[in-house]
Amino acid sequence: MNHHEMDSLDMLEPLTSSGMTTLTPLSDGSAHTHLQGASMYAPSVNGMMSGHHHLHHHHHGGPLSGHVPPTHHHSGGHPGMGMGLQHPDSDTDPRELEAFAERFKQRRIKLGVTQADVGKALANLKLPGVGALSQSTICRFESLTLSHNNMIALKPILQAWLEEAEAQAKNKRRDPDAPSVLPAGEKKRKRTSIAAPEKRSLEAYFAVQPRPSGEKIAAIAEKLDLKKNVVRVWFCNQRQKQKRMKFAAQH
DNA sequence: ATGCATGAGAT
DNA sequence: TCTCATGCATA
Repeated sequence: MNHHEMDSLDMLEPLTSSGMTTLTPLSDGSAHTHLQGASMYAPSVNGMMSGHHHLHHHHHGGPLSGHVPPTHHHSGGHPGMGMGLQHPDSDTDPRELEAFAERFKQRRIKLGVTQADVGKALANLKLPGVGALSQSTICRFESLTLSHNNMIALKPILQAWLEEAEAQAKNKRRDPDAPSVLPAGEKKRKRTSIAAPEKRSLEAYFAVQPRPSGEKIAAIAEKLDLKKNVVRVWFCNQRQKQKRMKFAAQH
């Protein structure tokens, strides 16, 4: 019907081949709605990084990064599966993940804990290689908007937290929590806002070429009057989106 | 809840 | 330069 937004493509498109101790989940019925506001969060020290953080906010630090659990092979799904170790279909099964995510959210809410709280509390679990996570990640886990592998990696951790939290809730423990020193005062990161028209053009380009070359990205950037890096990142994020559980054709 | 961004590790 | 896990900032 209309595709004039791609006119420029003709030019640049040769189509190359190419703890909860500090965060006691509700203690007497006083539900906290949120607790953000601060500008600091727990350091992501996981004991496997360079072991240094400047004065700034260095996040990430893939504790659970990068590897696919060695457990998976789809052959039809046998219920018996008496391998002795690994049982694996149940942990990587999208359905199991989906079911867990839903149960998790429901119980989390029942406990009166926010997504942000869960993220911070994870550090208190002191599981090896597990630090705090952001509200974003918890939210994405619950809504299955993470990659399949990411879901699998996070599941056991969140499951551990949930069990611990419910156990403590049962005990009605109260602890003199520790003070939280909030350094504060850091330069804020700015978020570029791509306008709707530009966004549509990008989507049009993406449809024909999800992975444009560096030069093509530069050309697109100039046409849309956006920084090259902004365009590059946009494509990267777009590709990641395609891989998320919700959209991936896995269920 | 989601858009744009960062950075370590893989290619 | 990309992928992937993750998060600040914002709608």
